[in-house]
Amino acid sequence: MIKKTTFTASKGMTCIRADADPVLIHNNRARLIHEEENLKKLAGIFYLTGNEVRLKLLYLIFHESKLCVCDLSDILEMKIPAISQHLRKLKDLKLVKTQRKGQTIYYHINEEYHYYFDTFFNRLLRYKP
Amino acid sequence: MIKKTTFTASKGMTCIRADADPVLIHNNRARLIHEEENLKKLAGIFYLTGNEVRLKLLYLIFHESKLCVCDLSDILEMKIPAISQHLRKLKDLKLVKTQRKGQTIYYHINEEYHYYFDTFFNRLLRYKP
DNA sequence: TTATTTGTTAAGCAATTGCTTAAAAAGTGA
DNA sequence: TCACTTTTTAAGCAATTGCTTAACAAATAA
Repeated sequence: MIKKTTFTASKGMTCIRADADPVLIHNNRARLIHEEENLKKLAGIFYLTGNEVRLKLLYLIFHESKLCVCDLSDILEMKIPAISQHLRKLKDLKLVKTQRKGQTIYYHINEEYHYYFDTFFNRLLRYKP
Repeated sequence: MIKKTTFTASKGMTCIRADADPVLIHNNRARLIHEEENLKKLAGIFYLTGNEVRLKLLYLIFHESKLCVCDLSDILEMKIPAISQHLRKLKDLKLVKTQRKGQTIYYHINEEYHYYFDTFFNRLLRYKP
């Protein structure tokens, strides 16, 4: 039985049910701690791809190999700064990389993340249960 | 060449570069329109999993088959209402389902989405490039 | 130089998020 | 009935988001 007094450090524990399984609680806490960094990283990727505009940007860049800000702005019919700010977030997390050619800056998928986007766009996008 | 006057409907087109490929723009717009619904759905899932607390909730529920709000609150050391409100969002998008047993409400993964979470937690979570 | 084009950055903002506390709902059991 | 437990919901809020416009930076070319 888990009582309030058992874990005083956590303020939120108000449940005092008799059938709570302390081993289950403990094991799952350990599981979370063990995967903490991996979960953080995955959540970070999902956070970025959880925005429809950014997911479309990645989808387009993934399929065209490389696209410039202007192209993306034209395709999505959104203003350049809006696109640029989304791309910066993707670049901050290293999901994409850039290559300048004259005035034009081309964005492409960071090869390290190709596996993720292949999973997203080829394995999940059209999946029907 | 794409000029401002070519697509007056979109205010954001300020690029007038000579080497723009109108076919590329057109094809990718078509591609987006074709996958619009799938992309929206995927972005919706990613939006929810892009929050660290919600991703952990799903991770825990996925591995334990079913957990009640109290368990999750204990494991994550967060207050019940915070957990409950996250779970509601997951339930709104049907990523999870509930089953009441007395006072206790157990959450489990919606079988329709098992493929997604298997992909997330078994294929992507520990992936290193 | 000067003008032009592409892209980034900054500032401002309405809208949204995720927590908090308190109240309410729903079930259990004396 | 009443008290108690679990969960949901509501209201309030500080913080964050994603757009806008304007300014700035960098490369190109006259």
